[in-house]
Amino acid sequence: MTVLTWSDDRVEQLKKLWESGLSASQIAAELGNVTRNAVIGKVHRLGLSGRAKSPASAAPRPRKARPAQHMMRVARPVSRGNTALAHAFEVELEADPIAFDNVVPISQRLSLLELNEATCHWPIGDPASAEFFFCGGKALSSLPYCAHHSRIAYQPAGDRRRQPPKPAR
DNA sequence: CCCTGATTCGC
DNA sequence: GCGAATCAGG
Repeated sequence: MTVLTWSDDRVEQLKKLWESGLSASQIAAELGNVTRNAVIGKVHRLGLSGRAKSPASAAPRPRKARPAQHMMRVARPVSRGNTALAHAFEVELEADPIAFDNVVPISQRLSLLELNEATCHWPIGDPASAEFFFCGGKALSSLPYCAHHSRIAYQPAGDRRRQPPKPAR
């Protein structure tokens, strides 16, 4: 049942994952049966190429000059990732507890028992602390995290990296 | 060298 | 329309 075309289903998933910030190769692995090139190609055809793109990619090509492409930089929080686990390995930075996670609205914060499939499971803070809570944001379908934390959670795709067949041409 | 996205172009 | 090949940058 190999699908040769992009079903609405897969396109939808593609959009969701792409907009959540996953890399093309990650999305490709997620969807299966497609290469990252296919994903990128589709993304462009859909016209949702630019998000917080890396300025690097916008480069002058010798083949066909491309007009201006505005580079945008997105400010990154100094602290990223699972701060809960971070505490286990490094001394707390009391001077700088300000991370993106602290921006999670209090009204949205959830305890363990309040989590469900529709809420973001991203742990925030020290699990041993009373301050500990889960993000609780709106989880992406089929993912345990909100768009922001999916981006972080899926960051390392160290394995499952496909090697494109490169004989000769 | 690993990765990233962007673009081109034959199919 | 599709995506491999290629490119260019981090």
